[in-house]
Amino acid sequence: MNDTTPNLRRRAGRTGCAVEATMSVLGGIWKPVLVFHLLPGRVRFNALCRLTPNATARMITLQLRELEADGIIRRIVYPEVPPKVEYELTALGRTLEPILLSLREWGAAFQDRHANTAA
Amino acid sequence: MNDTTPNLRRRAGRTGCAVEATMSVLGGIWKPVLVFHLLPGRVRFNALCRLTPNATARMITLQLRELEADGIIRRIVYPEVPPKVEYELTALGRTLEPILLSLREWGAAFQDRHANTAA
DNA sequence: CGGCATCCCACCCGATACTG
DNA sequence: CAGTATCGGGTGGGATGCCG
Repeated sequence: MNDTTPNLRRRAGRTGCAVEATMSVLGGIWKPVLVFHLLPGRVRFNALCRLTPNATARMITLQLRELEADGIIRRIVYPEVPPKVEYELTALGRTLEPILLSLREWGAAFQDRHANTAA
Repeated sequence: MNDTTPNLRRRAGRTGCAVEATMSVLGGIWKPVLVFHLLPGRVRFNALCRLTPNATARMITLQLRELEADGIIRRIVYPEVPPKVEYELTALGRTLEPILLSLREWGAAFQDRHANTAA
């Protein structure tokens, strides 16, 4: 098996830090990005790949599986040819929205800052 | 050198996703936790270790160095014997506060949910 | 199209020992 | 106390190829 957040997953809660609990779900650089891209609605697998060019399809698959296992997203398979698979946020997943918006907002400001400061 | 977020760091911004930019700074499971524990004020190295028992001292050192390089935290060395080092958030680091609070809030709810549902 | 299996290398990270 | 240096195992994750 190939787990992105190996043995940390369920131990996080016990340390008393709720932040770790969140990170045990959103841990890994791609999960927040994937969830973020799912905020507007259902997205096809390939579209997610295009939206996340720095990650390989393999990684995206793995991360999506973990998010699914944690009840953050739902996987919708259309029994057609050619195959079509969409992903969408669950109700639980949608509760992450404020976090993702914060992340995007801060990231945008950080990018600006670096655009002005460094190269 | 030992970098936790190797070649992803500065590339993140260009992909057009601000969330990745944030993750290039907060990436790694321990960084959010460390920043979170620095919210109240200056904290000594050993105290951070105690607050983050799942991470080794080595990892904490490494992560702190990266956060320092990104301008999130400041390292304060007291020229005494025995040595004393404290860490505190920079102004930029303090702008992460809403994110951390969101993470904590969600994590707390998630822990509750799992306390009721599973196990 | 979507995704899994395999191979395989790089690198992460824990443990230990040492320094100022 | 607060690190750094080094070693070594384990594993994350990229590339490739095949299947439904």
